[in-house]
This record gives sequence, C-alpha cells and structure tokens, in this order.
Amino acid sequence: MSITIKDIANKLDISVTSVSKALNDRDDISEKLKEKVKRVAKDLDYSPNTIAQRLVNKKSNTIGVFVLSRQPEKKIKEEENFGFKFLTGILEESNKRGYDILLFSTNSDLIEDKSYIKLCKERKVEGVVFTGLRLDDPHLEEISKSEIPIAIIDTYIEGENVGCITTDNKFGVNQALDYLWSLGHRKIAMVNGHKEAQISMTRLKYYKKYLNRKNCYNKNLVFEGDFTMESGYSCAQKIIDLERGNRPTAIFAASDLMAIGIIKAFKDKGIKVPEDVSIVGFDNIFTGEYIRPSLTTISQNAIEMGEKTIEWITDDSIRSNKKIYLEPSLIIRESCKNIK
Amino acid sequence: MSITIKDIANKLDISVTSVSKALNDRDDISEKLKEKVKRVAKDLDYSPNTIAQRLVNKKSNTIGVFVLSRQPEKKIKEEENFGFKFLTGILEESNKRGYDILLFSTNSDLIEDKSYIKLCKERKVEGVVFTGLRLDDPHLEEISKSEIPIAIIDTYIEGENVGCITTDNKFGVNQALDYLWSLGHRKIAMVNGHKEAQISMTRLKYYKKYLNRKNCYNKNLVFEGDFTMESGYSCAQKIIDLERGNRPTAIFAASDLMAIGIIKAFKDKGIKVPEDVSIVGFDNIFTGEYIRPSLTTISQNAIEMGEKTIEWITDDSIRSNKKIYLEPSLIIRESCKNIK
DNA sequence: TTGTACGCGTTATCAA
DNA sequence: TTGATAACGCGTACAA
Repeated sequence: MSITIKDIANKLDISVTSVSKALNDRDDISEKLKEKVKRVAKDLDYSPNTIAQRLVNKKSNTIGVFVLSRQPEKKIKEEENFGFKFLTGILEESNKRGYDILLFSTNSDLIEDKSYIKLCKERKVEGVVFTGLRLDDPHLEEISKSEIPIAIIDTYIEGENVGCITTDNKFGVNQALDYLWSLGHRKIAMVNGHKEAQISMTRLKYYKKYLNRKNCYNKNLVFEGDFTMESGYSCAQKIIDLERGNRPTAIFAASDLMAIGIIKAFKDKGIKVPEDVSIVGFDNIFTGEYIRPSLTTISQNAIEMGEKTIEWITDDSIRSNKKIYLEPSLIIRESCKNIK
Repeated sequence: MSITIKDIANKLDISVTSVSKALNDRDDISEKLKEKVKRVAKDLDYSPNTIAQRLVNKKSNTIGVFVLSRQPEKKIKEEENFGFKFLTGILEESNKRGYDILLFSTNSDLIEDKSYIKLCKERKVEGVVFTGLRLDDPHLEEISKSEIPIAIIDTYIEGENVGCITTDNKFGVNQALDYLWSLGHRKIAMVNGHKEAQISMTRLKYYKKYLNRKNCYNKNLVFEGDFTMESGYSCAQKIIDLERGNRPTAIFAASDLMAIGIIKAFKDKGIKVPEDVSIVGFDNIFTGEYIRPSLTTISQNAIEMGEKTIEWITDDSIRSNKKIYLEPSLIIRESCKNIK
C-alpha cells in the first residue's frame, strides 16, 4: 500500500489537516511543524495521491488529445499519421503549464461506442485537442456545444468554446501559386485532399480565387485525392491521361505525400520532374528533402501549432480569438522549373 | 456542475446505492429499477466521474508512457523522434484493454526535478512504458526497483518488474552482415549509435562476433555516431579520410538516419553508392524508400513493439518473460552492390 | 430487493 | 497555530 498523509500524521501524532497544510506550504502553520512533516514525508517516500487531490479540488489538470487519422478507413502506416507531429509541441507546452496529457486515438473499434465528449466528460478533462478531425465526423454537433475548451487543428467549427489552430492557408496557397506563376506557369493543376478535411476546401477556395484573378482557372485541372501517396499516384495517372494540350505544366499538391506519389507516377511513365512538369507540395515532411528531385513545398510548423493548442486551451485571455493562424513558409527545392 | 448519481437518486427518490448498483448492472437489484435508473441517467446525460471511481476502486486504469529522445541534448526535430512510432501500437492495444494513456516527454525542464517514478506514483499509474531510455539516465536505479510493471523498448534493465521489448538485434545484425558477405564484401565498417543506447552495444557485439568468426574484424572500422543524420555525415567523412587501402567496401549503420547522412557525405565527395561503397541501414524509416539510392535496411515493426509493451504490462501471464524479441526483416533495395 | 453507513485520500471550513 | 469535521463522487459490507 502507498503511504498517505494519514501515515505521516500517525507517525508524528498530529492531525492529517496539519500534514496537508504543511505539505502545501500554507502559512497558517508553524515553520517547525512544516519541516518535521516534510522530513517524515521524505523518509517515508510519500507522494501525494493526485486522484484524491483531483476529486476534492474538482480539477483534473488534464488535457485530452485525440489523434485521429486523416483517412480512418485505411490501415494506417505510422509514418503517415501526420497527427503525431503536433505532439512534441503539445507535450512541451502542457508540461510547462502543469497539465497531464491523456492521449486517445480512434483506430480501435472499442472507443467508438463512446463519443469523444463522453470520454472527456468522464475523465473531467479541462480541455481537448483534436487533430485529423473530419467534416463527416458523427460528433461534430457535440463538439460545437462543448462546455470545455476544444482546440482543433486545421478545422474550424462554430461553437462558444471551440477554437481552430491552423496554417494560414490563404497565405500558403498564394505563396505556392505566386512562385509557380513567377516561373511562368499558367496551367497549374491542383491535387487536393479529400472533401472531408476542411483544409481541402480552404485550399481549393484560394487556389480558385488566385487563378480566377489571373483568368487561368480551369475546373478540369482540379483532382481529388485523400492526402495519401497512393491517391497522389492515381491522380497523376489521370493527369497523364489528359490530352497533350490540356496537360498542366505545374501541379500544386495539398500534401507532400501526394506530391511524392505524383512524382512516382510520372517517373514510372518516363515523365520528368521538373523538366516536364513542376510540383509544389504542402507540409514539409522530412522525406521531401531526400527524394529526387527534392520537393519544393509549403512548410507548416507543427511544433508551434501543437504549442498553440495548449496555450489557447489554458489561457482564457486569448480564448476569445477563435482562429489562430500560423504563417507557413515556402521551401524552394528542386521540383519546379522556370519555363519562361 | 456535472450530474452525479446523487442527482439521479434524488430525482427517483431512491438511494445512491441503488443507483450505483443499477448502473453497474449488479444482480442484487430489480430489473425494473435498473431500467428506470438507466433511463433517467440517459435523460440527464449522466456520465460517471472516473476520478471518484478510481479513488474508491484504487485502480487508475492508466498506463504512463515516456517518449524520451535518443539525443536529449540537441533540439529535436520531430521527424527524428523515433519514439512516436510506437504510439500507434501502444494506443491501439491500450484502448483494446481499457487503459488510458498518460503521455510524458522530457524535453521540458520542469519535469526534470521529479523523477519518472515519482510522476507515476503520484498518478497511481499501473504500468509504464519507456522509449528512448539512455544508459546514463539518472533514474535507472529507481526504475529497476519499481513495484509496478515497466516495459522498456530497446533497453534491458535488471529488475523484478521490468521487461524489455526489443528487436532481435542478433538476428538483425546477422541478416545485414550475411547479406553484405554474400555480395562479396569483406571490409565492412560499422557506424554505430552512441554508447548510452543499449542497442548500440548489442549491435556492436554481434557485429564483432560475426566478423571475428570470419576473421575479418578490424576495430578501426567501427565509428561512433549518435543515430542522427549529422553524426552519420561526420562518420562518413572519417571513412573518406581513411587511406585508400583501408577503406571499407560496405558500411553497416545502426540507424537509417545515419545511413542517409552517410550517403549524403559520399555524394558530396563524388563517391558513388552503391558503386563505390554499399550501405545497409537499420529501422526502415519511411524516407529510406525515397532517397536515391533507396536504402537497404533492417526493418523493425514499431507498431507491434508498441502493442507488446501494453500486452506485457497488462497480462501477468507473460510478465515472467523479461525479454520479448521481435524478429526484424531485411529489406533489400538499391544501396548495396555485388562486388564478387 | 433496497438502503444505511463507511471509506477511498485529500483539502477546506471553522472552532478550539 | 492546530485539529475535528465535512465534503468531493462513488462503491461495498452489512443491515433492514
């Protein structure tokens, strides 16, 4: 059995109240007793029972984190679970602020019969982070009505207590397209993520806007993938099947994984990147630097995004701001060519 | 305020005991009352307070997971934190078995003044998983004396309640060397991880054994890196500095990241892989498939390793087995050449 | 079958 | 300055 304050009290023949006060450094207790208590506590290797503390304080000091997959229906290769990237920042910031991180994921079926919110309510978590939330998630309604703060990465949901931490996609898309445009590209295709990710819709919106402004928008050049490499590969095949004259000279992919798939497909057909077609990705994953050609991409700072979620949840003063945008940056590597 | 069983009891004008029994489907209570209670619970959107349950049951249903970095002193790029790879398996298995996952990492300074064990004791976790534990960690002693089960990935520590889940490194090293040997390589260098990782020592041991058996061991061909790409790069420079006649024809690297760094260094010097030198890595990270030449490597199944940690912790029947080995496999790609 | 009383380990209130 | 008592929400012996 564990040592409790009762054991300390017994040993010193004083009340548990005094022990509690001493250990909590309250000032309505003598220094002398404090020292005695602390020494005995150390001797006995006492550690407080946080469960009891949480019960009486009505404060769990815990934040729940859900790492959902961008594509739940498929078996996840761990490398593709983009969500884990945010954990470094989340952990760092929550430790700093004294919160425990309760980690959930929902590959398992078991968890499904309880809603996210139920899971959180039972554990009395004081905030929730979601990554990879889809627009067809059955629990969106519940999320929007939440009474505890919920920070969602890359998805904005209306709700008094929900906030969105995301990349400034408008900025990112414009960076990518400005760059391609400056290289002389006019027929720029987009390989987008699936419709159930809000960022897909956002990125498409700004892609459209940009090209419409330039009078170069062509709806036949928009392809729908699902963020995976495989989907990039098959979208590229469709592009290859286009008539020569209709082929884009550049492709903007909504994820690096898809960009890699696209490059692979082209390589398999003997089409050269960037000589025959230029490609810009999104995410800046590690691999992008090592493929050939290395991938030009829009870089998101995943660590900072993770940190921001915890900041937003734990700091009421910024919580009125429902959308936090982080500026992405363009990483220029080898996958684009000047065709002017 | 949250709804409690007291609220349900009040509403039905019965005792909390009956409510508790009904909700827990005990058989010393009438079906009728059960139904009534459950209906009201649903109406009120009641959810049990797990904190209270845990206090009274003296069971936290929680497993603590520490994701330490292989190289704490450097700023961690998230892509390099190999530890996250195990999370998929850990989460899957713990959900299946009804355990919560409390996630820790120790980049933050704050956490340092409390030992891992203290952190765990306070939270009454029922098991602990470590990844990235170093042999110079100040808390090893404490870990070995733990009263709760501790599963350590890739490190074996003596202790009644500690177990090690690891790759069968003997098998892996032999696979790599057998392969290189079969291609005609006799001068095989090793670029190892740092000494504070137990797997480094293990891998070195079997590397030595193998080459000694073949009468080909040369201690000047062993280089110490620290698993990072940068260290691979600098080890490669030392190899390049060797006199022509002493240069290895093949290199066995203890991590894919180092292998990538090695390839980079060679490329920078105009040395060709695999034409001039063959390379085998370890880990099978995602990027290995996409670099040029693609990387031949020993593949570990990180998901399964994660699963095993939870199995080992929660299933007493296998806990007497202090070492669980998972068989790695050789992934042959382009980075090795037959020189016979 | 139902309910009373107590305990889990801690903190807070208030009286001594 | 110290301590007795109640409370947090729930489960369980035991009594009714």
